[in-house]
Amino acid sequence: MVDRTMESPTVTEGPPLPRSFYDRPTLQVARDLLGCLLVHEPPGDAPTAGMIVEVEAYCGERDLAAHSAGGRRTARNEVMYGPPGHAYVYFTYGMHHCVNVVTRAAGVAEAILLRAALPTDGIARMRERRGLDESAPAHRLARGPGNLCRAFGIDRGANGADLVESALTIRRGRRVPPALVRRAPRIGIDYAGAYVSRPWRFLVADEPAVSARRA
DNA sequence: ATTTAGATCCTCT
DNA sequence: GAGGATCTAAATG
Repeated sequence: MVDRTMESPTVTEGPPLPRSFYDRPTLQVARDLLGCLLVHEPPGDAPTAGMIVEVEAYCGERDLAAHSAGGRRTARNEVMYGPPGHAYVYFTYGMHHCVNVVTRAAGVAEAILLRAALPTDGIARMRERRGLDESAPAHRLARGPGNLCRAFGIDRGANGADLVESALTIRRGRRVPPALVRRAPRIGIDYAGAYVSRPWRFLVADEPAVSARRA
């Protein structure tokens, strides 16, 4: 019997998702990421893990909200153009890191932003990184893309990391039934014209770890 | 409940 | 030089 009350790591919940998982239509991958387990095991640091509960799909060069919009290929978004199953990490607003999962074959610049997770392991370490005390509930620690990165200790050092085989992986977690999946427009992309209202944000209904604007 | 301002720096024009 | 796939606290209705 596993004792979860002491935050014992459950990082061994199955192997990382195979690369083929990421080499599928991006909206399908986005939906399927809900319920999966994000695991970070930095060398010499405590492992952390949590269940993904909110994501946003960014669908390639046609998507005016994506960093790859219009085919702008730069040093920053280079990883988006690479093979599937890698992490695209960028820094924004002078403060926050955001982590994405790259989908589709090399040359196709699509990715999924991880917006929120419900921490399951390493919760004490996440509180430390967030600068919060014991009173902070787990569901607040990785709510919002910037907070998620901070709680998990993800920064640009993880840019390009192979999610199939590195310190940063995604594993099979809990199956989220279709009735609990909500779709909504993406956050903070007012500049994206016709793409502003695309329902490419996926989240788990009634999940307190989901960021501010619920569906 | 909703709005506002401020922190703060990398990236691209 | 401008603006951004953000977050929080504080002010306001």
